Order: sequence, then structure tokens, then C-alpha cells
Amino acid sequence: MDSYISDAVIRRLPRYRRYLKKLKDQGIQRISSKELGNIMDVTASQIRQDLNHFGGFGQQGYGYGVDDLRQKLEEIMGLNKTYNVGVVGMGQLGHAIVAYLKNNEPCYKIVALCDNRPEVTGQEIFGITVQDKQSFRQTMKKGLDILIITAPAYIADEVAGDIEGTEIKGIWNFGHTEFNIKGVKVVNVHLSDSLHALCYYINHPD
Amino acid sequence: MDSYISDAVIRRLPRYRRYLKKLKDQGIQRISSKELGNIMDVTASQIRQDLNHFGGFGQQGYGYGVDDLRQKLEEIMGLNKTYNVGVVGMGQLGHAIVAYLKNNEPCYKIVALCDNRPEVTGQEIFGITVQDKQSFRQTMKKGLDILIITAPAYIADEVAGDIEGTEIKGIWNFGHTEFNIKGVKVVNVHLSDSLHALCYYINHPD
DNA sequence: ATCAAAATGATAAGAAAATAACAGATCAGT
DNA sequence: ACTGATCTGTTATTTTCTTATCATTTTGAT
Repeated sequence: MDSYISDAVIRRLPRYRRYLKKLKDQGIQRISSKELGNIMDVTASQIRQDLNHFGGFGQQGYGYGVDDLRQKLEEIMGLNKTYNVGVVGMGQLGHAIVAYLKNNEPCYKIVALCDNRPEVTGQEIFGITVQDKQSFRQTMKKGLDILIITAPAYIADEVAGDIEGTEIKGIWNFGHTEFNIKGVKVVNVHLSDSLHALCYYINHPD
Repeated sequence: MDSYISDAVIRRLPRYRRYLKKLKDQGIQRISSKELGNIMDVTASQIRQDLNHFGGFGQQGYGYGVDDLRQKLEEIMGLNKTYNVGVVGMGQLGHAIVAYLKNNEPCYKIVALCDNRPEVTGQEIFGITVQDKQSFRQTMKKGLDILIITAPAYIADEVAGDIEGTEIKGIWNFGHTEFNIKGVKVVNVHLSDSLHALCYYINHPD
């Protein structure tokens, strides 16, 4: 509908989806923006405003269909498609993420793993053989859509150098390197940032 | 200085700190808001505006002292103090987080671990014996400041019930439970939300 | 079939955040 | 010491985001 959607809106979409999933699990089939707002602790106005950027999914006098809206949101975010995902860095964090996605988000198909430590390379994790850097470099050229990077900076940098020219469209980055690759969208996750924010709030109660 | 500081500002503070740390490692001792803005890809105005909420840390004609400003930011966030931290859930994610904090953020002192799986309870991880729920419940009463929760919802809920009356001031929550405990600040980390946002951007290139 | 209650989508108003502008202070070079 | 360039802290302006309002539609009960 709208051409430009602000980041603030995009960041709220997954949250709407989470709540709608939970509502469905509870057997609730319809919900008004007012009720949903109460549950999520946001204003009804914001919910309606956010959704209407993408089209009118509700019905006057009725509200929104819980499952229908969830589905629409997934379409908007592109979660109805599937993505071939490669994971660079199979330490604890890499493991945790792969396990989570495998069990909870079927649209992300984990198809390749990379770790350059000799004791890890060659191992099978979740049925996938862990490749070393060299070998993974080849795999990257073969239809990978998303790269998840949890490896140390020096590995991340090397891998990044080989991204251009592949079909990789996005990087979910847990490391401290910052990427700037033409045509590739990067989302950096700086875990500890939110812990430090918590720390601030602890020290400045209101 | 100011009494109320918006969330938007708070969330940027850790990022400023990260960049200042990196600058220090590079041996850079002073920096102007303009330069820093270029590096961080934000406006100089925003940097000055953000910092001036807390006081005037710079000097006209000179700029900011890199290490001085970093230290000031750490004081503002409370990273100059130490916190006793308990971790509930020692799966892969719990491991990863503890390892990271141990190696990178000395202000968070990991003092207790909890996992209710029989094969994990009693194990020593990073020199700390993993407690079961019962035992951890007692530990919680003894000067824990922050709780990190990576455990499944049903464990998280039980633990949450025992928080009131302890000294716990904050929860860094990776689970899907939402807490609402009087006097306790909660920061929820929904990892996959940012992945879904990445997904949106991949599907809506501009 | 009618009517009050409920709810959306759209527009308007208000609040908040980001950016720009500028006076005053500092620095560096001559 | 003087001067131009630099840079902050603060105020003003602009832009963006959020919330409120309202006409219109649908529901559900009588």
C-alpha cells in the first residue's frame, strides 16, 4: 500500500505476529485493536495505523481475524517463503540459534554450517556437516539467501569478502564487525547493548 | 542533568561506548562530534544532543576526549559498578551469554547458575556449580542484582514467582514469558524479531 | 427490519525526536 | 597577541511518530 514504511513500524510487526500466534493457541479467533492494544500495552490507534500501511485487514464492527491477520503479517515480512540459510560460527551461540530456528521458524532452512576450528570442521550438527572456510566459500555461491554470522571478527571479515556476486541478500550479524556490501541488507545484533540499557534503568529508577 | 531521558537516547548509549572503545584501541585520543558522526553514520547534532542530556563532556574547539567520554558513558549506564548476576537456563544460549560476559564485560559478575535438567544440575560450568530450581531459589535471596533468563517458559514462570522480596532489580529475558514484577525492570530480547525484520527488508529493497 | 453498540480506516492534532543554526569558547598558526 | 578555523552547548526549526477524533460500516439483539 504505502511505499515507504518506517523502521519503527517494521520492528513492531514481529511482535504483533507473536501475540497473534499466542491468541490463536488460546483458541481466540477474532480480536479488536482495542483488546489487542490492552494485551500488548500499546494504543489501539497505533495498531490500526501500523496495519493500514499495508492495507485494510480488519472489518468495521468486527475487528481482525486472528489467524488471518497473522498470515497477512507473515506475508508482509516474507515469512511465507523459504530461505536458504548458512551459519558461520558454530560455537554455543551458533548452536543455540540453529536449534531455535529449526524448531520454531520453518521458513529459514539451515542448509550450510561453517566453522574453521579443526575440532569442529567435519562434524555433523543437526544432520549438516560443518565446512571449513575454503569449502564454505564454494557453498556460498550456490543459492544461499541469508548468512548468520556468529564467528569472531577475523573470520567474519574473510567471509564478507566473498559475499559480493553471490545471491546472499541479507546478513544477521552477531559479531562486532560492520559490513557494508552493496545490495546486501545487514541487521546487527549487539546482544550486550540491551543488557547495558537494563543496567541504566536499574540505576535510574523513576 | 535532565531528569527524563527517552528510550531512544538510552538505546544509543551502548553504541557510542562501543565506538569509543574501538577508537581508543586505535590509539585515537580525541574526536569531534562531526568525525564520530561520520564513523557511526549519525548526525553530529544527535551526538551532541544525546550527550548533553547528561552534561557537557566536550570542549569547544577541541571535541571530546575519547577515553574520558567512554568512562563518562559507563558511569551513566552504571557499568562502573559491579552486579551479581544469576543465569537461569544453561543451554547453548545460556553458555554463550555467560562466556561472552565473562570475557568482555567484567561489571557483570556471574555468581550463580540454574538448570533443572538432572544431567546438568551439579555440573561445574566456568567454575560455578549449576543449581537446581529449589537450591537456586535460596541463592536468589542472597544479593543477586540481575537475573538472565534463557530457560523455557514453565521454568521462567516458576522462578519469576520467587523474585518479589529479593534484591533483584532487573531481568534480561530471552524467553517468551512476559514478566510484570513491581520494582523490577525487564528487558526482553526477542532474537528472532530482528531476523524477521531482516526478512522484511530483503523482500522490500528500495 | 430496526437500532444501539462496536469497530475500522482515514484524517487531524499533538507530542516527540532529529536536525539545523548560531553564539561563544578554544585552538593553532603566524 | 591576533586571526581564522574548529567545535561545543543550546536554542530554534523541521520532520517524524504517536495519539485522538470522527464518519462509516458491521454486528447482534430485539
